Amino acid sequence: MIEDYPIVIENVKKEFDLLFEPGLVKELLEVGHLKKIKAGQVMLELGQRVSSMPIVISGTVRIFRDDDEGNELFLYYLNKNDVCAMSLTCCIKNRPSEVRAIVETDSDIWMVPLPMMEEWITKYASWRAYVFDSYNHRFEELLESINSIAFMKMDQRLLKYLLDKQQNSGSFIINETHQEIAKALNTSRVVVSRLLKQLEREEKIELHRNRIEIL
DNA sequence: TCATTAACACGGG
DNA sequence: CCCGTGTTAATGA
Repeated sequence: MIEDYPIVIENVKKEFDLLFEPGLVKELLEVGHLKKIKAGQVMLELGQRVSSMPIVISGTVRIFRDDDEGNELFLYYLNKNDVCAMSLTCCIKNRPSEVRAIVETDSDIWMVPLPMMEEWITKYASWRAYVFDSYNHRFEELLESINSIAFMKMDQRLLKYLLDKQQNSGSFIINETHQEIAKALNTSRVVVSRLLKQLEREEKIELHRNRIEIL
């Protein structure tokens, strides 16, 4: 359907070969399918039920926690080979999602239908390890996120937010408005503008309209 | 002390 | 003009 589809599938296979045993790779490729998601699209909505678990092949996904009053809080990134831990939970328990997943850069996602999951847990050691590692990794990310909320001042949180973004995108240019950053950190724009200005004075960043450059 | 809210001016696209 | 940005003043935790 898409011209570069076979090439992408070939890449998917290569990645999976590094992670999983051959039998599982075969099954993964057979039952799953590729989903291309554009930057800015929602991959998983709050309250949504999931029938497939998404494995990130390429691109970056951001996970947010929301409350019912329109507040949100950025939690962590998903990158290549990561799977959304929330989706795993949702699949196994058949419960609605507690988080929102937004695709940050154009991404290839491998969608795996849920009935296979539990079967693979007993069938394939590599799958078991992958799922456990994923939970483990997410747990650590969450602890780090809690750390930053509970113990760090807003100026440190902001700087960490910018550096995390730089690390995950590989780019020193951040295209985000102060308002968007404020929302992700669950604070006000005034504070973000003031602290960014401070960082600029410290020559850690350069400010432009709709753009922040990390030095 | 530091965050939030409201308000306002500036200026680039 | 619209919107993002920078700042201030008042209020609150």
